[in-house]
Amino acid sequence: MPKKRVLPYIILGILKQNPGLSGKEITEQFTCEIGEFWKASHSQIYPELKKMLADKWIEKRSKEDNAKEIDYFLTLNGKSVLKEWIDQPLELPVNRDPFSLKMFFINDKDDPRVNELIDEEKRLLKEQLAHLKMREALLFDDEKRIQQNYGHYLILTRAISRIEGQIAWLKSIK
Amino acid sequence: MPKKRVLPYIILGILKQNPGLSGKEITEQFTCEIGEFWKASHSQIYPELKKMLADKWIEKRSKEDNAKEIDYFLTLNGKSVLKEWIDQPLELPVNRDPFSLKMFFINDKDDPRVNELIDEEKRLLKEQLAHLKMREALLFDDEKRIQQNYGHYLILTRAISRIEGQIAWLKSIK
DNA sequence: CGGTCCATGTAAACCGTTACATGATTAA
DNA sequence: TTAATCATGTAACGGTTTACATGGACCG
Repeated sequence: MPKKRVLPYIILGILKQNPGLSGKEITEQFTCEIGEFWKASHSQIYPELKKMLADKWIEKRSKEDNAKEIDYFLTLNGKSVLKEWIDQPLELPVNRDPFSLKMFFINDKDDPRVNELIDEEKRLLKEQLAHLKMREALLFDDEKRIQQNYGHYLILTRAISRIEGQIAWLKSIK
Repeated sequence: MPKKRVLPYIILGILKQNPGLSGKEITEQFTCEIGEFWKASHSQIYPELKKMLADKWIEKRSKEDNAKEIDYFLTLNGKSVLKEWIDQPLELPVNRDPFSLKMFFINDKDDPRVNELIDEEKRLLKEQLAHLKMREALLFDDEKRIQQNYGHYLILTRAISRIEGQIAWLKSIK
């Protein structure tokens, strides 16, 4: 049994919310919108798009004979494939967390590296928190936008809540 | 530049805390102790052990001519390699979270899948929370054990706090 | 023209999972 | 003794990252 594929479903989701994006624009989505939850580089995305074209999950419409810009759209088939994926049972991910790993291997409570790791992790989390709060202020400044992109709003507030919780925990142990 | 390797350092850490483990026993550590933070199957671990032997990070001492059980120990070199890795700058991991991904693609606040996803995620988190609390009760029932495995204690309480926070958030949005 | 940028594309190396294989020990 | 089990090992496949390549567009 092959490992579960996720990337094509993410691309389907991106294209459903933003019909007509190019490969480049899809790549940018991974750095900004869903970068907290998945990373993918263009060298993964372009071959994946070709495969999805071959499978008739998406179609392309090169507008104005411009050879460079290629715009992709979901097919009806692609829409149902996306629906099916969302309805598949959830699984909890493994949290590959370098902070926890390194801390795990320090036995002595008074090891100076304990506080070093805590400070470094706190700094990183605060950076990420600032970024997420900026996104929240930018994207969801009124109730209407929340209603129209409810899932996006939820996971953004969830990520913020998660990081705030982690920072609070880090503060609580010092 | 190759991608950062993590597995050998985890194995070093495991062997530092449990000198003389076999490949099988190292594999078991990944299912129970650090399974929240990293997964690795035996088919990854055995070749990695051979590579670490060749690099003189670990050494083996087959006791009693028993061909089956192979016990591994850190070399002095391996100890310093582990120290170096812990001192490397931290990086925040990408949280590959299926729940967030799927939720991201649901736009309508009243889509029934919103609550389905929330309920399913809540169930999974409660399962994991129960497991972690069991581990906590089992491993850290007195202050002395906490002092002697402080890092392990920290990351266990951190994971518990994280999951409790996520569950609380899930409850808060319904 | 000539050079640079840019969207797209390709190649190579490594990681991780799944499935299968081996050889010794144990159990019926 | 045969069968099952177990620790170890190997093979194949796909995913991900890094680096490099192409070919048109834009600008001097």
